[in-house]
Amino acid sequence: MLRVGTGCAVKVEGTLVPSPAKGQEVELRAERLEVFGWADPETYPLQKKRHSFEFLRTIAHLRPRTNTFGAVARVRNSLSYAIHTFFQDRGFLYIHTPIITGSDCEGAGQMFKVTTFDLAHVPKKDGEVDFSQDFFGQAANLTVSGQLEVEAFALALGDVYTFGPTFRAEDSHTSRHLSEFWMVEPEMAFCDLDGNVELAQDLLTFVLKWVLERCREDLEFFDKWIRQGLVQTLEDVASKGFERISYSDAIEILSGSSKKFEFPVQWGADIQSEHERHLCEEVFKRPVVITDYPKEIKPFYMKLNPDGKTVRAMDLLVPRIGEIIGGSEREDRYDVLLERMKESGLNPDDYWWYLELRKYGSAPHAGFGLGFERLVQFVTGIQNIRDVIPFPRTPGNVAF
RNA sequence: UCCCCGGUAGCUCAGCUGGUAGAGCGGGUGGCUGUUAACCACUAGGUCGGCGGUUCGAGUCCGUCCCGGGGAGCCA
Repeated sequence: MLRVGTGCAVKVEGTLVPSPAKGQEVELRAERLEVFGWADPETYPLQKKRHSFEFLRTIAHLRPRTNTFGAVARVRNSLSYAIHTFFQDRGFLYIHTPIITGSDCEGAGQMFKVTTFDLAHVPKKDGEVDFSQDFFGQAANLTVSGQLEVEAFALALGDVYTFGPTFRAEDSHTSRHLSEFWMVEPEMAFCDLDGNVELAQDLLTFVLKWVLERCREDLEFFDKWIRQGLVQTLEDVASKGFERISYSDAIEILSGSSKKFEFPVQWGADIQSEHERHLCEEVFKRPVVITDYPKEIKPFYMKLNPDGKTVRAMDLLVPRIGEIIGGSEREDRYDVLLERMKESGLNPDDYWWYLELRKYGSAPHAGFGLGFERLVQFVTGIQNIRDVIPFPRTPGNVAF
């Protein structure tokens, strides 16, 4: 009758008394026990032992009951609170940018289509899909970034940020990519690249100190079971600051390195994952900010430097994860932006409103995007990004 | 999409050069116990990812597909 096992929901009343047992200070001397919900031990999948993360992903509705996922949820919550606190304390306005967007080529990867068409009978005109008959009267997608929209508010209100879900339909299978993830995107008017880099460092430092103080127990749990030395690493990053170098300097350092790379290092080519890790984990042994990349490997909206070859871009790399922040000072000159769009093969008509932000009362401004799940990964030491979001969406996986 | 590794009991895995499967944990039963992811005994669980092929015979070899993991690209 009283086979209360793992997974049961119970109500216990009794007296809290000092415990003679090891590893606990108090225990409850039960006087009354009520079972709200039984859990058949023969079929209940969670056991009082360690399960693999792969297995737990197949029972995503039950995994928050494990101590690891409970700790992740608490740290994730705390980081979210810390981010809002950081911006609110500095007078940034939280802007809710749209989830559904009409621009279909923001240059940040493949997009998910949004439609109410009966997929078995899609209206066509001259062989092409006729989106004028669709719900919005034009093609629509899930957003890949709130940046373009949040720029409009920065140029009206000063310092703003958005923090919401974003979507990428890339067929990527790695431990640091999701099809649906959350992104923090501040945007500041009258700010240049230096101010942008400074904000990124301040933000990261602030949230690390915040969780080190408020989630101490959970972080120590991760340090013990997930990644040894985690707390020390976080404390170092929060106190010792970051390294900042230009893309050109990075190429020079990498060229002079004795290490053999799979991909060649040369000015103009993108810095590969292996190069990023080398700089972060071996050369500097701390987070690195790389700035001023060649314009060819960066999006059209980044401000062109006077040299005409590089743009005012910044990437913030952290050990183990790689790129956690990507941002730039934006191109605020109408003519230059128009030219860069054409160079990139984009149709300026699709961005008419974005161009108008430069046509009327343009101002220098800058911002960046912080991948929230990558931050949670970095803070918790959890290996796979699928384990730091409640219900991960990846190619071939939308169960739950 | 490309490269590498894997898919054997509910979970975590073992199974040498081909001869129709094992352990620990979990479950059940009994015992023991101020227990802590306890201990002892007994016991029930498997179309060895799917399909096709080679062979007298395949978990083991070959082909193919599906799924998972690691890495790359893309990025956050």
